[in-house]
Amino acid sequence: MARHLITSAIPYINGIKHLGNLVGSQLPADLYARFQRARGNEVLFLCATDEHGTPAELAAAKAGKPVDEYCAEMWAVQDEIAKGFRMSFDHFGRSSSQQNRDFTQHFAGRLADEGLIEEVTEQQIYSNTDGRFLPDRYIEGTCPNCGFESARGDQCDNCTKQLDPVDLINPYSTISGSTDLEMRETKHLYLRQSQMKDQLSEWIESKNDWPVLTTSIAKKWLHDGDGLQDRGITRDLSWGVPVKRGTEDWPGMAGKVFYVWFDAPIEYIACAKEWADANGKSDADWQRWWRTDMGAEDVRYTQFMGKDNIPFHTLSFPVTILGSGEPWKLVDYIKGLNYLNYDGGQFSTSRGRGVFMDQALAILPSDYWRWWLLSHVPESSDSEFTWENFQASVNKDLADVLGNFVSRVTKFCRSKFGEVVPEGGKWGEQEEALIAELTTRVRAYEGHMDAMEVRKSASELRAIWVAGNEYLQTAAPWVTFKEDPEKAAAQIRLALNLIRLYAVLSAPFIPDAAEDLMKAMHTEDAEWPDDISAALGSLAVGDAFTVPDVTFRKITDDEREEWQARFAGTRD
RNA sequence: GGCGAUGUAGCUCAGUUGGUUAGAGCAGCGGAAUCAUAAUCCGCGUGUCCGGGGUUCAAAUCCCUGCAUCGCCA
Repeated sequence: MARHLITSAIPYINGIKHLGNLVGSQLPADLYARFQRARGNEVLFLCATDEHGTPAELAAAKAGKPVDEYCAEMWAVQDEIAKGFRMSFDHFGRSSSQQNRDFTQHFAGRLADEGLIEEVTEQQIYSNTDGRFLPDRYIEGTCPNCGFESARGDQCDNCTKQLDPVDLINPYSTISGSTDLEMRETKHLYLRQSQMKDQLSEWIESKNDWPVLTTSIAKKWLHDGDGLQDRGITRDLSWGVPVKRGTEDWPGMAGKVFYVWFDAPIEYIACAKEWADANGKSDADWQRWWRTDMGAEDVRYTQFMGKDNIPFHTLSFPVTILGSGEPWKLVDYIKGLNYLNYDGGQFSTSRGRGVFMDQALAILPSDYWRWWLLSHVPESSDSEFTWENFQASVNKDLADVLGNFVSRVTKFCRSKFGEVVPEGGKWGEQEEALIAELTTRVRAYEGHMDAMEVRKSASELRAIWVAGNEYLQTAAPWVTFKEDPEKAAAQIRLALNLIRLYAVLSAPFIPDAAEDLMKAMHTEDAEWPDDISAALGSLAVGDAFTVPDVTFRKITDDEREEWQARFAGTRD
């Protein structure tokens, strides 16, 4: 039995995510986790919220709440939505957990011991009114180059010239609008990533089977310009993991916290401990997933993430892991995903453009979204959501091909034989041909799922559904019933078993519908069909079933038009 | 501005290390069937593979260049 550690990039705590965020990480990770479990493999699937940093502080202030309280509430909201989309996390953690604090401080201490941390004293802009240092993007002023009045601290959006915040004329804080700014000296820790450039490069070069997207982004950061840069890992903030060297205070760093990108990936490890702690398990239970000296040497670790997160996962986090000099599990495969666009543009939170996770669940069940999103996942390039395409796919694939198959089989059986698996007759050439085709297709499906070729998996699964309709069409039990009822009985017995088979195979994509079908067939046999012929004998003569309600309904043109208008975005 | 992609049938996309008449699903057209959610099944594609050069016996696939779209960065 293989062991799979699977993590999805952790969403930022601030606000509800849109469908692009969902399909870019959590959803394909969930598909993979469900598939591996269904094959009988051992899986630990983790996700969490990324809670630290300035945006969370500002959002909390805006909501008039203490930041920890705000985060706790938003975590609950995100947890609820993830459940709504049937994310099968073994644990949905929080980067603000005590466990993550401990690990983050531990890693910083180890990295310092290994000579990979440098203390740097630098000048930064401090806002007296806001009582905080301002990140570049929170400073605006007049561009010294072109005179544009809303140039950002890092770049002028008008003339595109790169700027340094100190060069801005009449700079002000975008948080408060205050112009009471001054330069202050402050000390920060830098992670000396450049020291490990060669080691990282060799590691990335060895990953021939990773998506090109993943390796090309990593290589760009490794070799672009002066090569991999050292990065600051601390900030002058209050909301974050306090800077410590292991369990000791860090001289000169009192009152500072680690920068989010440093502590967020460490949450993957901390989350495993949170999982163990929350479920009455021992340290050994999580360590066997993460420590190669404590049982994790046979674990296959797969990470899922959108392309914006690739640099941190291919470079920065590996520096933390490798640089610690301790036997932590390093990622084996990084499934990097592109972006999903919305109807010819980007999803936009500020403009209310596109469908957000809570809105999606309010208008249709999660399976409809899961199917469309997964079968159109942006694997090789950015992909596009349009309502026409969504309506067509849902109606054709789910309602017509799969849903109608279930409907025609169960209703025909009920009218001719009753709601019970009929007896008599036996399989002939048509049935053997179907089994041969299904065997080939199911093996291909498994291959694609193992390789995380999500679109190809969806396409193969659909072909498996279609095979059932093709069989019915040629077998034509409505004709054979008139001449040879026993033959029709054998045909329908097979078709009823196909429904159970489809439920098992489809569960990673559409878990709710799969469960409904299993219940309708009065079975709990969810064993993966290693032998198709045997699997089609699961429901035996005399077993009762219930004709299910409509498995998937169709989306009407009126609904499509209404949603199209509702989510187009109005504000600008 | 720098960098990275992407550009294949009306639409959404496949096309592995360059190699037989460039593929799938949807839409469209024609037919079969009538068990079923007006569902299903079968048949039908002469597409400047973005343009222009080049390498090669052979390029959608490699190189150069132009254009377009998108994204990222400081």
